[in-house]
Amino acid sequence: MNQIVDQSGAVSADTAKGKGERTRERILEIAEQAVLQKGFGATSIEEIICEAEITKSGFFYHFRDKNELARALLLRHIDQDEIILDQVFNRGQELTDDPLQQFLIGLKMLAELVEDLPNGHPGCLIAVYCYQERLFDQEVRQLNQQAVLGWRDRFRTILDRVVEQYPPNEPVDLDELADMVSTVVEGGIVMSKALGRPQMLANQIMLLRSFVKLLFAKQAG
Amino acid sequence: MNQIVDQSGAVSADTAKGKGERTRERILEIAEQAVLQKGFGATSIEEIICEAEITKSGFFYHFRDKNELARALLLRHIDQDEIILDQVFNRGQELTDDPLQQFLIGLKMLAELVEDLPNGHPGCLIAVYCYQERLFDQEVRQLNQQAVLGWRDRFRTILDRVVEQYPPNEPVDLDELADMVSTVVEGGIVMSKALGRPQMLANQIMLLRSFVKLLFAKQAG
DNA sequence: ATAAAACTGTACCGGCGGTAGGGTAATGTG
DNA sequence: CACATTACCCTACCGCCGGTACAGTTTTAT
Repeated sequence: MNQIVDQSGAVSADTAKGKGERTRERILEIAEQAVLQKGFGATSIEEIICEAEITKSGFFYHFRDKNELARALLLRHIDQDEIILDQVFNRGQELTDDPLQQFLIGLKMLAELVEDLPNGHPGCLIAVYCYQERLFDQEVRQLNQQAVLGWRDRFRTILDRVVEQYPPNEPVDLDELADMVSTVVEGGIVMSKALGRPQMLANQIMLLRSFVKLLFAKQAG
Repeated sequence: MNQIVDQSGAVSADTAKGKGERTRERILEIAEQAVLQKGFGATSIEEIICEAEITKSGFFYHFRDKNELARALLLRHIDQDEIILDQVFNRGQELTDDPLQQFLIGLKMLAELVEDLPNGHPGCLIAVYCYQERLFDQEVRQLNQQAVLGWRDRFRTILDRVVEQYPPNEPVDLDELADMVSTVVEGGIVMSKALGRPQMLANQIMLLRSFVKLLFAKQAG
């Protein structure tokens, strides 16, 4: 859930900013790519500054240490996710007034979005950070938590509207169901990466969609 | 999906083995704990040998390099998973002949099993390795892939028996559905870790169970 | 023009993965 | 018990990496 508006959105927005800000953004851009591919610990500052064409001193001018880089990366990641999810789940509202249909459309668009990524989904920083807990300070871990809770709120709001019109066919906790979107996305990314099959993530999201449909659809007959 | 039979199963089984084998096992045990907590890159050989009370030379006597440690860890992880899943999904067969009920029981037992872990699920090596691709050689990555495909086979076999008696209420690819168990487990672990709420993994597995129920249960009326 | 911002360059530190090689204690086996 | 093999220990070293220190220089905004 990120890395999608990079070329278009980010770069054009940079032009107005100062030089320092632009360099900082370039470092974050390069670092994010590397971290998602190889993990945070395996990403050396050396390689980042090499690709960014700055010196070590230049790097530490922008970030006190690697932990601050982690924090900045996560903040950026969260912002980008927000933008993308807003786009995806708001367009459903333009097409229909039915809240269930809106959610189903949103899930389908999410699946299509991740399917179109040429080299598969780059991965999720939240997952990376979860598996490297001890490397980060509490502030980073709290940010991580906040990001997950943000997703829950988003989907909980949608689901609240759904249940108003569609009584669920099985008793279900709406927070847990909202969390399942995150679960399937995170798990789907892991599966896609493990098998080297980018398509898997999209498939798993579509399966979740089937679940939502079965759960809320009015019984036939 | 591991670390559950450690104290009981592994240690008692060691007694018959030679001294070298026992030391090797101890190293793997310590390493696995550390890797799941902090990631592979963040786990230093130094700290492993310190806790195992051996020297650096002793470590490299057992493992040529860190990559071989990774491979051994993964093999162990896969074996332990196999044992646990066999236990969980075979006990269902003792209770009923209905294949759907067996699967539902298995999922519930899986949920209970991960719920009982005192400090939450320790994490999954497969996920750790996915996010540190470049650190490992192809053999490790292939092992990882094999592990995921093993899970698929396992659950696909179960699902094949289910569809014989229960036509699904939505068109669904059985391989993808089988993969969803892995997806929910991997994603659930990430979520549990992110929020620091071990219970989440169990909840998400139970939600998957609801999905399976809705998908195959005969329509009421 | 000038001050602040944005760097560069050099030198250094300790930790870590890994190598080299020689020495030694423990262990299973005939 | 002898003995070879296994299972280590000890010391010294290498290069990479994160990080520090600090002085000097360019670039930028005003």
